[in-house]
Amino acid sequence: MNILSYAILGLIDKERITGYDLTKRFNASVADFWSANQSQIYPELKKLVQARLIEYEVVIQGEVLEKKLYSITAEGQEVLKKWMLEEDPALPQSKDVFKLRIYLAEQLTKEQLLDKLLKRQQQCVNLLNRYQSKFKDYTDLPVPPVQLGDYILLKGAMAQLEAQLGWLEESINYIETLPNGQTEK
Amino acid sequence: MNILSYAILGLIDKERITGYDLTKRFNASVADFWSANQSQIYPELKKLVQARLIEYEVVIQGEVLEKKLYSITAEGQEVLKKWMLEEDPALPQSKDVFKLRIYLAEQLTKEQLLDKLLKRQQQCVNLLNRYQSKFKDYTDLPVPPVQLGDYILLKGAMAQLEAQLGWLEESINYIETLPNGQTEK
DNA sequence: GCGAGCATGTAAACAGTTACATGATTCC
DNA sequence: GGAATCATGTAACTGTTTACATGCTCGC
Repeated sequence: MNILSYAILGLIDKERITGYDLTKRFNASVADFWSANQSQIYPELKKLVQARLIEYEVVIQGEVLEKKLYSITAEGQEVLKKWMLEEDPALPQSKDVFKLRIYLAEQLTKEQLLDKLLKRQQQCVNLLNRYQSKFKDYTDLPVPPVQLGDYILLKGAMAQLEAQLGWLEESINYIETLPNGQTEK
Repeated sequence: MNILSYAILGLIDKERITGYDLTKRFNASVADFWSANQSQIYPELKKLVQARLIEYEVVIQGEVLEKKLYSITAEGQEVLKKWMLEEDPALPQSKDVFKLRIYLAEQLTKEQLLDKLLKRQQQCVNLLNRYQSKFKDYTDLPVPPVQLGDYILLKGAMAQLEAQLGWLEESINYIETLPNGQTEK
């Protein structure tokens, strides 16, 4: 059982769902901390059915299109609850090409470096806007249990982006004070 | 050419280095935004030599131990500079088991959830302390070009951790106000 | 009727992790 | 002499991405 299979188990426990919607879910709400492609999800669902941790009901969409609505089994719920109580691993390290390039800043001129930072700033602003508009949907507090995690994590993602924006602002200011040629080797 | 090979190229350009030290470097200074195992680095070095982007000199350590000191070639420098100017990809998504479990918060009792958050808080404090002591080494500003990226990224990593700590604090307070049973499904 | 999106899957290639394997050096 | 660390590499496995492959449905 890899982590992905527990993620799938947890999402199916939230609601009965098809493989297709599960994939979309991974690339929407869960995207900030987990992701998976279709080509990973379908084989994983198959394995979980074989392990009797989930089961499915075939539902007819329209005239003939068969879709599989998955739900968690009692055994699946047990396995999930047990996994939830395991110790969390160390803080994850993300791989970030932008940061890698900043680390190699001496390869760039002052202008090229500033350009990179400004573009990242724009990316952060765009994502923060999306998160903020999603946040507006949480009007009635306290949020119900099934949405609690989503709500807390959304706040976390926004806090992270705001911090990154503050850092970018500060770094841009710092680099602008450097004389030309003081970034290159 | 995968990203790892550019990372290696950039690090070798900073200083002549052995595969062994390169590995350590990946798991120390670069760890916040890139990582690699020995078993990935050695084959990659071989490929880069074959592509004539790096070359090595055999140095004798002690009596007989041969170590390879790698340095970048002119062609390697060109390839690296070109890559540095490519467009950065979208904001990266890290995979974070802790956050995944928080998303599935309805599986946990209030106490279990708070316990998770408190443990993460401790992890953040520990890492922040390490970063802060590393930060103290930068006494004479402005930093020289080869250290500029390192310096800026260190500040970024600290800002991210501080933001995460703020979020954890806030989340713990929020959850504590919820009545028992208001986290579980 | 057509195009976007719904729906399920497989194959091949690539990236990354864990484990194995060997031997020298340095410091105590 | 022994232990930690320096130093280089390979093998097997797992995880992830990209591309392929097929067909239906819904709204215009």
